[in-house]
Amino acid sequence: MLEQAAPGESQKKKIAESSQAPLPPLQGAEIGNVVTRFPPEPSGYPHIGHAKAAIIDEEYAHMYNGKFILRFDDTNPLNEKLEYYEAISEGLEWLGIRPDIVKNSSDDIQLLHEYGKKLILSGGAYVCTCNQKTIHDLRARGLPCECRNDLNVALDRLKKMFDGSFEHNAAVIRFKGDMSNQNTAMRDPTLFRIIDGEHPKIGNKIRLWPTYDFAAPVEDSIDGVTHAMRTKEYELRNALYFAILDRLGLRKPLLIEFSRLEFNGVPISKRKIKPLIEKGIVKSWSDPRLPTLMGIKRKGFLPDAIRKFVLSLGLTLAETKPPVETLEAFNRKIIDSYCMRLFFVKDPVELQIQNVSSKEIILKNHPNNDLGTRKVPVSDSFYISAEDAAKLNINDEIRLMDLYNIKIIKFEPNQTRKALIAAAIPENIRQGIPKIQWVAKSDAIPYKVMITRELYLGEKYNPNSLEICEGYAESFVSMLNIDTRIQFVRFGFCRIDDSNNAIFTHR
RNA sequence: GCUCCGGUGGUGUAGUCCGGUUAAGCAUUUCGCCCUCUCAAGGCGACGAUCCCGGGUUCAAAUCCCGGCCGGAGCACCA
Repeated sequence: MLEQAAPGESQKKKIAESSQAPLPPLQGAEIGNVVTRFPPEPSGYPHIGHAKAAIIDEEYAHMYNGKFILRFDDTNPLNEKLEYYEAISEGLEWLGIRPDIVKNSSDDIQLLHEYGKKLILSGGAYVCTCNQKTIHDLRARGLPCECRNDLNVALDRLKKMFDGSFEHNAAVIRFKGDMSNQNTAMRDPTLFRIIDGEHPKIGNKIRLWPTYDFAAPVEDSIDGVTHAMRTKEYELRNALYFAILDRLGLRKPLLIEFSRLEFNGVPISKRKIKPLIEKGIVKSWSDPRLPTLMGIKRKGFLPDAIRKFVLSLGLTLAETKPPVETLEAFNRKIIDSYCMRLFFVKDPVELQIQNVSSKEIILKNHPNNDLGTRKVPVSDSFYISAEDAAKLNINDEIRLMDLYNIKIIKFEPNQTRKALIAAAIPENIRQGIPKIQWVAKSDAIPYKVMITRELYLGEKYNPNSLEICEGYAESFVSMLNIDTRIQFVRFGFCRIDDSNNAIFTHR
């Protein structure tokens, strides 16, 4: 007894040490025997909410040396599309999540049918031909309908369910639950319905499709899932989940719920995003303002930051909207060490230096780490940002970073700051002097940085959710590959979107 | 309306099951200092929570019990 307990304890310690993941231990989990699953419906593009679920599922499987299954819950041919299967797979791959098994619920459609039949045959379910409204009303009132009572009727209709005699939506298979149960999920929920539609994987041969309520528990059970995690809006269906497995005599996984992940001002539902895309307000599903994986990626976030962030949220039932700043902090710490520091000036203002000649200087790409250097040709003409120029007065001394100090002599035209004339000061860098970034006129390329903010302010679309900053960047920037992450000094971290555009990630 | 689930500093969480040994740990945010040719990162520090409220049990409650308030979810032939 003691000897058996000991290795378990040491294994637990190992887990605690090896994993930075602060996830709590899983109830009843044994090393090597944990199976988790991520069951998205391929009916849309994956978003941060999917990421949370998938990361937790995978993390636990990994933590216990178990298996992680990606199962497309494609039981409604009206919703599923091939491109979504792929988008989800790609999204997970980007997140660095590699499933041990990939499957579709629709792969098991025959088996699901068998279990459905079995349930009716054993009196655990029946075929209901009432119309939707009647079903709804009776459920609301907690009353049974005629269909539920006669097994012979059910058997007769069962045949018709399969031989195609019923029209689309003409009949459903219902669980024989408890019509007066407090938990409305138990009031004879629909388990199968007839849908005429082309399924992307199955075609139109199959018309009888299980609902989530039926497919999820059966699939989890036969897939060997030990710990089934889902978001907390399913909590009331737990009883149903277990009741179905009970009646079918199938093994029961452990169910664990956690809260959904959402951000303030960032709509996550298709319902809210689609109209924005249709109206052209948001260009595509990869718009950096969206919480889609494509959008988040485009904005410049790293999968690793997302993982750390998700794990920092923990498994809680409390509904909260964590601030995006936390995600940004994780991201910033990761990318800081390898982002080149480059110059970009927003709203450029010309700067003429009087007493200097042209030369080529060498700039370091990172202050602390060796990321190489670059050569920049400079003459006596520069651009600095209007924001910096606005703060300057005659006789002020500032430093052009990595170059030299200057003293402002006059504004051109007089008293406006449209252009500045300054003199270089033969003095070395000193502490306390303001330092600003610059772009040499001879090396400047027109450049734009897209800044995104939350799409919604309260319930209203935020018209300022997208700002384009125009200015000049040093020409070096144009040689960077798309997807490169950089820091524009004193501006913020950005991701190169194309040769003369970047997207602001965060400061 | 009915049922279920939540409620810890500005924010996200740990601790709550097995009540005391931390009257509350971590992260983030904000501010200050150090470092620094960035408004980044790093280092140090500070501010900040009567643990939703009111009762009760107990020598002792964030932790147990009761009531209330607030928030969310479910009540689909969607998942």
